[in-house]
Formats: sequence, structure tokens, C-alpha cells
Amino acid sequence: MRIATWNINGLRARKEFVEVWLKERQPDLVGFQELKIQDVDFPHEFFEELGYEAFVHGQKSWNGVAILSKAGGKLIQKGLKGQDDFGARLITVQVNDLEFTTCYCPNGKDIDHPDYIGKLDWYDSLISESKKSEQKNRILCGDFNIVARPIDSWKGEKATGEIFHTQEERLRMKELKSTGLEDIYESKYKDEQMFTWWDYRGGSFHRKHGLRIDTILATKDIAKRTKDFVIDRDFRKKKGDLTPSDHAPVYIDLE
DNA sequence: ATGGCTCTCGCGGAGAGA
Repeated sequence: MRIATWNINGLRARKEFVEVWLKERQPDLVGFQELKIQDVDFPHEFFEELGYEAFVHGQKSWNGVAILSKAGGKLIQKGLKGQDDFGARLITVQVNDLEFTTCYCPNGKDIDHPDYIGKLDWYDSLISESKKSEQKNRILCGDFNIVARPIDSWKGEKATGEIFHTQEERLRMKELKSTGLEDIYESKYKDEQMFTWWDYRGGSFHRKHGLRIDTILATKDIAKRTKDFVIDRDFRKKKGDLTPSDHAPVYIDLE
């Protein structure tokens, strides 16, 4: 079973690119972030023809998350309690015995910006909801907008203290994991440096100037069943005349 | 990098992203 997460940076702009990826990689379950589209404009038929049922929590212009499932599922939740003002950023679907959540965590803008406090508060809500879950098999994947460890930034230790790299943000990631979720990337790769996002500007991708901010967290049994964790860098590159997202897709293969 | 791309809205250029 292949389970993926991908910040696509606009579904309208990325539809054909996403189609190429789905056909090539054939994931069973996918969490998308940054749809930038309203629910009414979501192309359900397009994904049905590719073999997926879609669950959508969208919004005009900004944010927006969706789940595609080959095996269908049951919608459990849209959004995080008390955090609606921050936009459409979380959706949960039950697929057989798996509770699957994808999230687009707030950016925070800058450590002096009010959104930074909002980001920490949003995380506190996420942590408190995760703590309450009694599901044995859970996956929480998405764009976390936090660089969990110095090695996860191309700037390394030098970036500590900047937005995405503060102790407060890193503490939130640690607390999130302490609710019974394991970062499968960190278990698989230990101290290797790999990125999931590269700035569009200045040839960052080719200069290896990136960040690891997208990942897949899972409960113990799921983590144990994971054969592979892949950052699909090839899909951060142009496909013919199709523009890529600034994030690469990320997926795991389960036994 | 005080922003060198790309997205959306909507028709010009501004705001957001990370």
C-alpha cells in the first residue's frame, strides 16, 4: 500500500502535473495541501476517472486540503476545533482500519508577526487533539512548515532561531510526536540530509538549497510496516512544459 | 537578500508563500 503527501501549490495550476504523477506512482491514499480552490470548484470527476474518491476541505484562493483514496473511506473531520480563522488546513478520513489525516500547518510569516503566535497556538490545538485519539492505526501527514532538526535545513545550525527553525516550533513537533506518532523519515534516514521543499527563485533546487518540512507521521504498527520512505525529487522538476510545485511529493510503501 | 519565482484574483499589480 502506497501512501503519499504533497503540497501541490494550487490545484488549478497543477492538475495535469498531478495526473502525470498519479499515473506513474499509483498511490493508494494521498493527502494534498494548498489546493487554493473552493469545494464547489473541485474536479471530483477528474479524480474519479483516475480511480480515486476525493474528500475536500477547500477555500477560495488560499490553503485547502484534500484526500484521494482508491479504496474510498468515511469523512471524519474537516478543520481543527477553534482554528477556523486560520483557514482550511486539516482533513481526516477513515479508510478501513486506518485514520488518515493530512494537514497544512500555518507558516507564521515571521517571528515578530502575529501569525507566528497563531502558528504555535494552532500546533497546540493539533497536539491536544492528537493526544485524545484512541485509534491504533493513525497517519498524520502534510506540510508542517517546521524544520524539525538543524540538518533538515540547507543552512544547518546557522538557521536556528529563524522562522521555521525556532526552539518553540521544534518543541511543538516534539510534543506532537510524543502523542504516539513517529516521523517515519527520521526513523528511516537518521542523520542523512534530504529536503522536500526548494524555493522557486535563484535556482535553489539545483543548488541544493532546500528544507525538509513535509513528512509522514504514524503510529507504531504502521511505522513498523513501512518498507520505504521516498522523497520523490524527480517530480520537483519540470515535466515538459508543466511547472512543478515548489514541494516534492513524499510517500511511504507499507507491507 | 531589502526577494532574483509562482500562485490567486481579476485585468493591474498586490499579497502570500517559506
